[in-house]
Amino acid sequence: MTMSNTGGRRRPPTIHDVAREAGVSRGTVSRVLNGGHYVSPAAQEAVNAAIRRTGYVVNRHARSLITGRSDSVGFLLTEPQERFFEDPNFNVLLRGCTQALAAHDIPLLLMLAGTEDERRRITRYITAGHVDGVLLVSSHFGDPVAEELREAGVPLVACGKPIGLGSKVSYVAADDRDGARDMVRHLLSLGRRRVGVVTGPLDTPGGVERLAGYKEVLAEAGIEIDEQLVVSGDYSRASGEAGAERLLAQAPDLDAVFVASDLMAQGVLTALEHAGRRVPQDVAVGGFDDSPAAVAARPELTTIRQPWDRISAEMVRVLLAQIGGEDPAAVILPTELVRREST
Amino acid sequence: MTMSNTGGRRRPPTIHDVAREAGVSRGTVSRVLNGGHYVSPAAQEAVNAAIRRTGYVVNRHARSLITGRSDSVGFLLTEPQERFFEDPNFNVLLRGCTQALAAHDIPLLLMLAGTEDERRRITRYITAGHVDGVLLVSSHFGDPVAEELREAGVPLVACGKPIGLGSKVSYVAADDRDGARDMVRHLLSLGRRRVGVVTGPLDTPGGVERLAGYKEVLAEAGIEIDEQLVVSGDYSRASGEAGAERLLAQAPDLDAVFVASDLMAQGVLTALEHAGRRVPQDVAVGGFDDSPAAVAARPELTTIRQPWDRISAEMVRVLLAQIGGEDPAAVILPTELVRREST
DNA sequence: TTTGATTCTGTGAACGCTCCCAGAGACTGG
DNA sequence: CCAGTCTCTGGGAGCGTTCACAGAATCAAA
Repeated sequence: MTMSNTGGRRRPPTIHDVAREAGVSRGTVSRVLNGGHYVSPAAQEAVNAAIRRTGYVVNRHARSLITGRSDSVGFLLTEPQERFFEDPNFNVLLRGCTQALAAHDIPLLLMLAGTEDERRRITRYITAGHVDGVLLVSSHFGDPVAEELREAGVPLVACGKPIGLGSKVSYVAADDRDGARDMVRHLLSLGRRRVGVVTGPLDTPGGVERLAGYKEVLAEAGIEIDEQLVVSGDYSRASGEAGAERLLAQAPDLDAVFVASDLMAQGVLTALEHAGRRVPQDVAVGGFDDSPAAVAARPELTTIRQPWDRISAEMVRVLLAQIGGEDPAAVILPTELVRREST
Repeated sequence: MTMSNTGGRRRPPTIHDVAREAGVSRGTVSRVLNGGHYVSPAAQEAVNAAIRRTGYVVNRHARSLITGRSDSVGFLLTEPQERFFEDPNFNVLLRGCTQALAAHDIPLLLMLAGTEDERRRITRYITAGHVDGVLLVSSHFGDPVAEELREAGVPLVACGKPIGLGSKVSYVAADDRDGARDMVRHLLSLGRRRVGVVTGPLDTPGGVERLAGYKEVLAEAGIEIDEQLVVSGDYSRASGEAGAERLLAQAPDLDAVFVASDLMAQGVLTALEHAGRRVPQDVAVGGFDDSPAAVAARPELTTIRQPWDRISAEMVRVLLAQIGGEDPAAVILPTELVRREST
């Protein structure tokens, strides 16, 4: 049982208290706190004991004031807010990043920049140096916040390849194109030939790359691309439903759909159900993400798993490296086909 | 276009720079920054202009060092992690709190205390004063973190009535009991008489209160409580499915189920489908939460809407008040029945 | 022993801000 | 016209750290 704040809120112990308790100077305590170089074993031990006895915790504000670092990072979301809490992937990512940072004792600041006002406020906050770096979740073309941060020289790691920015910005992404290829190959292997696609927004890498994978595989299989079989959504459930309705109208003979997100795939299932098509007998449906939505769907979705746990871990690793002075880096991680009931 | 950090990362302007630029003293600038009391209009204007010209942003570390406040609050999750990203309610809550805090220019630190190690680390962090207060999302009985924080005198607002803690802790909650009453009355109004219930964990207020509402209404309607019609889940989808299977086995004649969460209700729908029962014709199903899961379900769920936007706003309001020195407070907010396809 | 490096320790300066106090000036009321 | 009160301003002190530097101790090599 360590001594603690019994009763009225007392002033917490400072580095002075520890130094006095250990019979050494502030400097020595500080050295112990920061790696223990140039400290004798005896002093080391005395200081550690004193820290335990006093219940000392470093005051990060004082430290930050002089080091200029804040020892915290921001998790910045510049998407419109609805997307955030509708898309299960964000949660997994957020959780993964929080945990990976916690291992380094670095708190995560959640930042939502939905409106123009918020954008300005947050940009100010970040460029003022209140976080050491930013994990960016936004892949839309020409994001003004991302651009500003990059210009200000703030360490930055994006989730997914940021289209608009120069090549000088780090990112971690799943191999979208390869995942799409796997899925379309899978659909073809089931004997389907009229394979439709509901893409993501074409100003996002996920939108572009997954469509590219789709086209590549069809081309390789000697199937001509029918533009009637290609529609775009915005990753939302509703847009998936609308997209499928358009597909059914333009190409009633379709026998499979590759959907660029599980959430949109849910919408596709709804539309198919309304149209009286059975899944997978009449139309096979393939999703993307392997989010909780995939298991929630009826029938459960065959989908492409994005390795979110690894993505978040890599984002944190790359960001910390960059904060430590390393150069930006891009990391591409492999995906995996998960077969369920919808194909 | 304000002046900014063009080119190499320059030292950001300090309050001294602003003072010099405005031709006043640090003290005056500081007063302007903190509400502008006892400052002449002329000085006020000069300082504001200087701030704009220099692009000055207050250094929060320096401020915190002297005020002892950190001007940040923690959003603490002590549930096992899976629940976090499976339950859509958390997202809405997290988003609402972040935005409500942003309006006060207060950053939110996301904290996950899943393991024992994390719990200890986070408790230290918080009690060391690195956040001014904590928004707590955990309603399980006897949460050790919550108890420690309460003892340490950290301002605290829980989401949902915390069962284990004394009455001295603030909380904001939807009126669980009343919501449950509405739903069960609704089911009875449809002519159903064999109404089952899948409760939440009985060490959570949501579990206890919603069951209580169910029992009250049945009693008022003169219907005897049949314990065969009562099973418990843990708010997860899987537990809903298992619960419904048990209900079907114990009381095959049931014609309605009140489920204490939408996610569990999804599981119930799955089980009913497997058992060949039609919803709502054979069995009416009522959920709770009005989460995205309610609209995702097939058929779409009739449910009880929890006013999450108001809950998060109230949590922030009460927490800030408490940080400002006010006494703890409890806030109960009304719910609303949302009728969809499942009843 | 002397020299020079190497390891270890203590101490004054910052870091950028708010708090406090003293004092100047502008009013009021007697 | 002076005392009393209010508004407004400037500047010293200090918050709890790290950093730079100087000095002490230790040891090996000359």
